[in-house]
Amino acid sequence: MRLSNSFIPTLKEIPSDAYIPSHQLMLRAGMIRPLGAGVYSFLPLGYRLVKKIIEIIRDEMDAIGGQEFHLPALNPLELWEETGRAKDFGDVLFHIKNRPLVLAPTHEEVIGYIASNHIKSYRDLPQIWYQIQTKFRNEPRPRSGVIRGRQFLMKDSYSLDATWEGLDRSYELHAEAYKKIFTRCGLRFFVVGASSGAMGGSASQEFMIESQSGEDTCVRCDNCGYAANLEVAQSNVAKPQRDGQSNKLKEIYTPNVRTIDELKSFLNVDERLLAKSLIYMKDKTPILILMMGNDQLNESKLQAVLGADVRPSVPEELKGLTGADAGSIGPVGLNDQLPEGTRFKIIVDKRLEGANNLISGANKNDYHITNIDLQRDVKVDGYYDLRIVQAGEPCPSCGKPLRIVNAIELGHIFKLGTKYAESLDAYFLDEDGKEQPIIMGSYGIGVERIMACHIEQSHDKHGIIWNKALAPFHVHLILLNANNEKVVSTAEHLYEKFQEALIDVLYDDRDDVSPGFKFKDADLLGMPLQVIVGKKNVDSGKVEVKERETGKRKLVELGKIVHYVEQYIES
RNA sequence: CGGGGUGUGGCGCAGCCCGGUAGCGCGCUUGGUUCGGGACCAAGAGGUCGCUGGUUCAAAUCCAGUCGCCCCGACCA
Repeated sequence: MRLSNSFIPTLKEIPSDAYIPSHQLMLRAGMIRPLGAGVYSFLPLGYRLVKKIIEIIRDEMDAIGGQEFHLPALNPLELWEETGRAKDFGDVLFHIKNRPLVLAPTHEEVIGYIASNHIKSYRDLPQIWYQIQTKFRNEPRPRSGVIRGRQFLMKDSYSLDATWEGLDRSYELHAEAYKKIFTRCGLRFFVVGASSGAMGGSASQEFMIESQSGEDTCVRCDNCGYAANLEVAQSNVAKPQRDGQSNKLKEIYTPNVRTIDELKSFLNVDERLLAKSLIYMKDKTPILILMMGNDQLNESKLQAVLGADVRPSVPEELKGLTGADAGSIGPVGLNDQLPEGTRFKIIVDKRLEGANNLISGANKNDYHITNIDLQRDVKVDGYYDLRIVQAGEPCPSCGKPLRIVNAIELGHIFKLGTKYAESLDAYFLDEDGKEQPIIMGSYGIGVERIMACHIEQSHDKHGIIWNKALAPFHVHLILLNANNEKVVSTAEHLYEKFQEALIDVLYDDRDDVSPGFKFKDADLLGMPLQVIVGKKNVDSGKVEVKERETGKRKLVELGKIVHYVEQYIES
């Protein structure tokens, strides 16, 4: 492609709205332009890249037996009401104003609808159906360029299986395909166990890259490779020892002590003796949660235990429920305030399991109770892992210190189970002639995130550094002296030769910009190789080759340059 | 949705506090000179200062409202 009549509007200056490197560079390299918040136009260079990424994804999806669909973005609202997700998505779902239609944010519903009409026998299964299409989500706050947009490209696939073992197989196939896809795209990624969230289902893993700009938080162990989303991450943090004997309960006067830190310094005791109380509500049932010391409650873990509809209590509720304000609440004598027949559910973080001689609130402002034995004094409804892992805590599998990092989610795989089949009436007859719901899995990849993440991981102060698989062009051919006939004819000749050799070449044949300008543009656009044709070397029958990644330059004889580039691409 | 910022030619910004003919750099057009790291000279084109209303003889500037965009948070299947 000739740069002289291409539309690749590069920018010298950084657009003021862009903060993260990938966003800045995608704008500067003329790949995208914003149209509204979270909505981007892909310009020719950017779209070329999109197509390359899609090609890689398609290749690997086809390799595991995936069949590509093209599905409507316009979905009947009714279909989304059947699965209950019109409500679950809430404001994130775009609604069409003048028809009862929604813009699909994902396609389980449509897939389930098609399956319910056509998959009638176990003989029709398994199936892997996928699509690479635009999805719409009314994100409350789009950000980071294309990383979180309101309209974005997603590869979504859906597995349909007759058995749970089949689902495991489909899930594994996707996990392997995803590793191949991200590896081919040259990304340094890691896989984490994740919460399946409101999507439902049993297992789920996320494919992440570490990045300061990431919206997810993950725990990683550099020693053994343990990695988990903070939502589900665990650590091998020490538990307090149970004392030999439990002392007698005693009320102590703690004026104006509200926080664990204040209590700790007021009493001058080890934080591990303190049990922090948190009050949550599920419907009308109050729930007391005990955490050790200043351990932070992980609400994702709490939701996994109690369901998604738990909420923190508001300060006004506390006094009526417990008789005290926040900071003075505890498990002993807790139900005294409540009317007959209602009582608190008490759940305790595992770290406190079996603990005794603990100090917690007395349900009376300015008082705490000491020597609490959870076994003796409290009717505990259950012990669960509820705490947020902190950086530096020991890895649960090898004991080395954990790191906590920000990460960008590139892909997510779910074992969905039968939820959608049941609500959409997608049943088949098994070998015994018995009706069974189709067992589904769902597997997504953010296409734009691949490009953004690659740039995040591969750029320098001059611009983007593409790897060979993603580079929109293999070679950036630079004509330096457009006024010199011999240089021009050499460059033109090379341009033809590259094309004949089916090498993707971007040819900077502009006659109205200076050499420096062309070099800057070439570094910004970041093709793996630059072939520089200038009069300095043409006279001796040579051209200069610069590798973008290393900046290494080399003189290559004219006659050998096509072969040289071919070899470079294949290596 | 809460907090903060911002809106002035295609891009990046100054001017606003203290009201009085709208400015700079880059880019763009024409001509000329240049040609290995974002060239130079000359002459040009291009702006209802986001929008609406108010105050004033006079508003980019002061006041009120409103919209867009960005950042932090909440949220994030």
